Amino acid sequence: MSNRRPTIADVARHAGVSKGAVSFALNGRSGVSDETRRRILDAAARLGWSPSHRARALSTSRAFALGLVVARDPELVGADPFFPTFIAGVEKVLAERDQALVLQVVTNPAAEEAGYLRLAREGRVDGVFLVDLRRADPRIALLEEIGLPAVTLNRPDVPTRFPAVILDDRCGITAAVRHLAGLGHTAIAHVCGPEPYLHAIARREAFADAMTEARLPAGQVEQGDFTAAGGRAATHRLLTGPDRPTAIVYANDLMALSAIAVAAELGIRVPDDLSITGFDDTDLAGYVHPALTTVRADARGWGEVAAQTLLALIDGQRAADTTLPPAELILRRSTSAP
Amino acid sequence: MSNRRPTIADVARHAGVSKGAVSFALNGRSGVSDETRRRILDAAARLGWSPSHRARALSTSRAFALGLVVARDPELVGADPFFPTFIAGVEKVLAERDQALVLQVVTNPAAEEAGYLRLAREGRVDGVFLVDLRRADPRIALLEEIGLPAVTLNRPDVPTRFPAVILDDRCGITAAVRHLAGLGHTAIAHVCGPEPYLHAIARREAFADAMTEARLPAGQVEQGDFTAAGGRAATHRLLTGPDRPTAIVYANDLMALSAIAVAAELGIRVPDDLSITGFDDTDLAGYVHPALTTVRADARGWGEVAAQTLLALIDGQRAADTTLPPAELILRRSTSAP
DNA sequence: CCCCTCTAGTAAAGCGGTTTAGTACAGCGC
DNA sequence: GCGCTGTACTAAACCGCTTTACTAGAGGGG
Repeated sequence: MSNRRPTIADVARHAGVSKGAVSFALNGRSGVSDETRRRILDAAARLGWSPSHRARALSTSRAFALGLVVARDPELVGADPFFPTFIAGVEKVLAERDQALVLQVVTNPAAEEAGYLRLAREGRVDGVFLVDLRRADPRIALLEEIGLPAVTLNRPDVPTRFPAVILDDRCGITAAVRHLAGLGHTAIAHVCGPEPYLHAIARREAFADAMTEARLPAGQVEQGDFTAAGGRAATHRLLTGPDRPTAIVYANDLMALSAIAVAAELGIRVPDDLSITGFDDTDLAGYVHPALTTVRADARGWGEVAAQTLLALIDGQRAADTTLPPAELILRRSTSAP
Repeated sequence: MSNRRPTIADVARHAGVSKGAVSFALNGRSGVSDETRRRILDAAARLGWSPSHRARALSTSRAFALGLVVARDPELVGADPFFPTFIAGVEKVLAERDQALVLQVVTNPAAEEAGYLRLAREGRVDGVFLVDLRRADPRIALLEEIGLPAVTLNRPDVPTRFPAVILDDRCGITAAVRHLAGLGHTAIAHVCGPEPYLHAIARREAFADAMTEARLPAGQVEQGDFTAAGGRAATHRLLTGPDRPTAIVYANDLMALSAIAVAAELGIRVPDDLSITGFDDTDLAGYVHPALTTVRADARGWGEVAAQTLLALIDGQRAADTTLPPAELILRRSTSAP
């Protein structure tokens, strides 16, 4: 009388059928009568059997898992609200399909490709999420070469057969600029994210385009890095430079939040002397003084759709690009007329 | 000429040995001569072979993966800096041992136990991290019953055989109270975390003990929930109540940060009229105005040691409790003499 | 020279599923 | 009665490793 887990053979014996029949019954395939199927499922339930994921994985050459590798600087890894929320959305889909998420967090960018290679080589996952796309992202070619299915968050700048799940960032920035221009601002600056990231570039371009559209002179653009320290430095340059803007559009909340402090130290009042907008709508954004006008994107929904798309792709369906509702501007108190 | 992945049989054929010999050579076991071992490893390298994780998992009944299930309210899931950082530490250890991390994020607390059960039933992981311990945490019994190895972050309040990785929170709070008392504060309040969490309780007790130790009257304690909204509400109650404290010790940064805004709205200056301390040392903490005095714990190191401990436990070593350097107070500008 | 032990290696049996090839039988048309 | 088709099911191969049981041969002791 051992208490090892029951196997398919135990179920077969109890139901008086072969292992194959149990497998068929379990997977809802034809070749077993309704009566027999019921008997088999009964026996399985009675024994508390559920198929061994490991055995299944070996015999079907599938991992039943999806991968996500996140590359982040150590100081930024905890500050970014996107990932946990995105992952929560992914999980919602995976849980009900008995799939798992294997996560890799690398703080060293060099380790990123190694991460994907490891996931692929070990056959840990059936597909991966490609986030934080960069200019001419080498991961696209890498994944196509090793034949690992992927979905991208937004469209890469290189041709690819991977489906994209698109959530338009740009129009959040556009809305912010329009909002500021509508308030009467003309000297509007932008603190962008680091160069290689496509979302940083997209936001910067959206800023430039919106300025043009509003018939305003091209605003100053300062380089940030999505960290509070970087946001502080960029803001300081803008506020102490020759042409002090009356409004600044930030590429994320963390930088915008740190700007409020810089302004306070310089005796510049927000929003009276300086309007500020963020991006992300972090939990804190609505609870600082003044509450931050910011752009909100549905990270959770993004995760859900990305997971569905990736699973469909792995199932062999020709997955098409999906477009989600665009990011929207949340008006709060950090913006006002100049 | 197929281009399927090479298997152990291919390597064996090329090296002119049996599959068993390859397995022995790979795993560094005795029974192969140095000469043969070299020949085998050569052949493996030439073929670009690495053992199939799936096959290994099935034949050894191991998953070569560790699990983490994070239960968080939707609004808090992105705001907590602890997890990503902790996970980065875990990964550092796992990567070099070819182990994976499977993550589950559940926003519904009821789904938490189901999460562990699923990981266990499907044999997805060999062990799990037990974080956010609660009073009389039911997960301990659950995991002991299903026989899934675990390590706990700090010690639970119920007896258990699972090793704990201990990082003393309390002394960070103690240091904060001492610091404030040393500055001359006597009316010090605490905004604690939600009831069931052991770390919230520990911080609250540390606060109470430190107040006693400083020979101060027991300070007011307001219930928070670790969110900005909760912090705001608690702070508002304290600052508009009958005995307005001159200093408030918060159980996390997010609540402390939102307090700065509440104070500003009420015309209370920080730190002149009100001193504030946080907990976590989030990226933003040093970049708000005034910069936040807070408590820093090494989440990354915690992750590393927790992973090492869990792997040792799974390997059958009797893993002992480990104690890490305690949390330390980081002095900034949000505290001053009353 | 014989027996014993030790080393280096092989063959084959798992691990627990899926899947393919094959079989037994019923039903049907003629 | 015979061949044909379709259904329900079984036996066995297979996925790619690990591990056990066994063997051949070398070396050593007496």
